[in-house]
Amino acid sequence: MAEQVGKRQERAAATADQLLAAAREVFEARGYQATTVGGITDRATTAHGTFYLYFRNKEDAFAKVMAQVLDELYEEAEASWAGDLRATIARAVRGFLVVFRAHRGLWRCLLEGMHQSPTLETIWLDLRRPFVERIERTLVLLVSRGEIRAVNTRATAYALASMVEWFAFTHFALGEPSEDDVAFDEAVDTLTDLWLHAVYGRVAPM
Amino acid sequence: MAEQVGKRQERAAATADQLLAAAREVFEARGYQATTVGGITDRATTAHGTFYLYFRNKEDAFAKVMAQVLDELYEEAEASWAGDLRATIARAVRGFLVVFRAHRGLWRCLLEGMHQSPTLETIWLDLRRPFVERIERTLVLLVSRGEIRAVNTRATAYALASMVEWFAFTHFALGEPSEDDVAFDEAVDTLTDLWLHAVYGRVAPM
Amino acid sequence: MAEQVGKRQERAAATADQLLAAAREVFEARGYQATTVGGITDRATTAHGTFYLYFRNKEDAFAKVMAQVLDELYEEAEASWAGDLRATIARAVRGFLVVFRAHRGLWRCLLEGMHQSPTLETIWLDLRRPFVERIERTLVLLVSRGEIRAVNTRATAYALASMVEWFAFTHFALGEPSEDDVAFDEAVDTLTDLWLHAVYGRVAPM
Amino acid sequence: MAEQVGKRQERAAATADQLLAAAREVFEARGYQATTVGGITDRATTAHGTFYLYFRNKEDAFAKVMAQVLDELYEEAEASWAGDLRATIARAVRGFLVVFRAHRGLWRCLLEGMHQSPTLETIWLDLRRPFVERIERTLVLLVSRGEIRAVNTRATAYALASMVEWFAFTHFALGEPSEDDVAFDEAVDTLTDLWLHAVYGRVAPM
DNA sequence: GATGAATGAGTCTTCATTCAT
DNA sequence: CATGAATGAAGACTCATTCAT
Repeated sequence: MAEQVGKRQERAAATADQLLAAAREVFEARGYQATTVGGITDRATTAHGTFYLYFRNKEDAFAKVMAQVLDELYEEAEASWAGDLRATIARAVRGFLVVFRAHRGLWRCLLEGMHQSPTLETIWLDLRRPFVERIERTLVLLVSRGEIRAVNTRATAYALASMVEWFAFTHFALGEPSEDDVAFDEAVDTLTDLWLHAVYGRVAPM
Repeated sequence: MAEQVGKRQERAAATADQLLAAAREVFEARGYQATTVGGITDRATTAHGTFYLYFRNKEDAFAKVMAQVLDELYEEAEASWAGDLRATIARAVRGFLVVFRAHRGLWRCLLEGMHQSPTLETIWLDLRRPFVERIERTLVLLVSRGEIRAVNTRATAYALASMVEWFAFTHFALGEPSEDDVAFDEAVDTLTDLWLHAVYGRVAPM
Repeated sequence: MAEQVGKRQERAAATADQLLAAAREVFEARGYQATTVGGITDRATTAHGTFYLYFRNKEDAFAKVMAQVLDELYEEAEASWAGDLRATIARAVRGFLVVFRAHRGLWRCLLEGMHQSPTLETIWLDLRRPFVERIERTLVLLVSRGEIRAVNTRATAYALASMVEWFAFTHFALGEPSEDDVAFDEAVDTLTDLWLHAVYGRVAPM
Repeated sequence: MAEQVGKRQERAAATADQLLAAAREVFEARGYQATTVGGITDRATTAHGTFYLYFRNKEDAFAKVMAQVLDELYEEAEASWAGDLRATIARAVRGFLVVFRAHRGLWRCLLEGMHQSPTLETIWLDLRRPFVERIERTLVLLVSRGEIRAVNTRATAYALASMVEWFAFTHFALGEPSEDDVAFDEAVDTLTDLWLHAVYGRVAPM
């Protein structure tokens, strides 16, 4: 009996994995709106109804897919902020671009889904907030130490995050500028450079 | 005869205006996907079929709504780039934010629609490209004159445009950061400041 | 004043002609169901509403188009039935095929419209009936003279008419058999031959 | 488990039957164009969407209805072609008329649908071609044996098929000639007689 | 736990017809 | 006479969700 339950749970877990993987693939390939429950269950080779044993609805499925990706992202973000200034920023920028590039379909999907569902909007905002807050904390520290000029740390943090994020989106998801025009390393360098100068640069009084 | 035609044309123009205005309002309020032709004609108090007298379909209606807004934006963008450097950038940034804030619903709608229709994606890309190209031309000039360090002008132009654009979107359309936290002038100042330093700043060798 | 009325009438007649010609072309090219009032007025370069000054509706327009064609057909059919037997039949068959081939689009249209509107069904039945009746009268005469065997003249007349008519339809409108496989003269010869033997042939008792 | 599946499959099969029967009835009664999906599901007392579980669209539903009828027809056509000549032809003619009379609504529907959808045109052409080809093969044989005069076998086969087919259509579907004027057996006899003489008849030289 | 048949709400689009000008 | 803007009815098709087995 206990064995049976064990087997059942195993089977259930396997089904869950299949569905989650299928959902990820379909969302990635087709986008949020174009993804249908039927499409996911077809790919997972389960019955249509089985979907609802593991997800409340499409939104929920996507949220669970994104949770997976987030783990990867947070890991990447753990990268030390120690060491040379430029190198630190470059590492962070590169990390983000690498993850974004790897999952461009899903990011695009998230951006798309955000418009369709308040829940996904919240998910997205909650996902990026830690990154922005980390930037802000760093800025506060730098200002307090007098290492950089006084800036509106909140607005600055959001602006810098926006720069990297939206550049990544248009570049990788929309091909503007094309990857032919701007190589990956150039993108990292430019964003790093802009970030560095934006924060640390000194402008001669005019 | 001419009078008669005049009256009819007047009425037709009025209907067209009603529909366009209604479309604008509904798109603004509900977003792209949630907007239905029925919703628009209800608001315009015309028959359902009348919609198709003036638009080919929903996509076409949205494109025509955006064309209106674009005119405003281009006008705004005509603002002179002459004069003090910081003031020039500030003027451009402020102009963009003013228009964006005034039409946040529509911008959001455009960003949403972009995912649903290749046509709208093209519209959006075509809309922003002139701005990015203008930035790039300016950068090329500045570099050639030796006024700023050598940068990848293409990537830089896209990155700076992204910064302003996406900050505006999250700020005005999603309320992150909230308008309470960051006042309009602070936003303008911060974006201007970052832009200025990112481009003109000198970083002490580390 | 009288002059004005005259001019008006002239103009009206011209419009009527334009519309009728346009209707004929559009029906011929697109078929009954696919023809729209808008399509006809577009081709006639008149206003949409003008159509209803000259026709009650689509059905009526088609009926008027067919009336034109009928005149041609009846003229053709006037061809003398005098002279050599085989030549007479051949002349009739050829006449029919010539007219059908020249207006295959309209015939097809008629056959199609017949299913959509009882009026057109009646038109079509009324159009063919005189031909069938003529055949029948001839058969009655031949039987009474003992020139042919006793046949059910009514059924025979309809059967022979059907043979020619439906052969023409599938051949010219549907391409079965193709015009490559069966040349025009072969079609005439075969139908004539079958008609001749069907009526005049003697079968050895079996 | 097998039992459960069995029950579900049974129910599904029942639904399929209901829908197919309903489709047949509605097509038969209203014709192709006038038949709506809603009309079919109403008659089958299923939800609108259920229709699309079993058919791709209206065209597909009609094709499936016709497939049923075809089976009957082919069975009928299996009737032996052996034995007395006249009897053989009579059997074939009678078989065709019996099936046609039984499904006059559907045949009419097919003829109508043929004009609306290339697929249905193909279905119809494919359906009749075997019959025509069979006739042609027979004719080729008879000619080669010298039992009948040399004829264009292709054209003759199509002409004879047309005669029976179109007579049946106008007679049973349009009532011209009416069934009062021409009794069923008379129709069979006349068509048989015409066929026989058309092929085997000898005409005295004139 | 898994299945998959059934549901039915929701939208776009076409077009014949009318009527004020 | 001619115009053409406006009407609104009608129908096909999709898909998220439920529930009996």
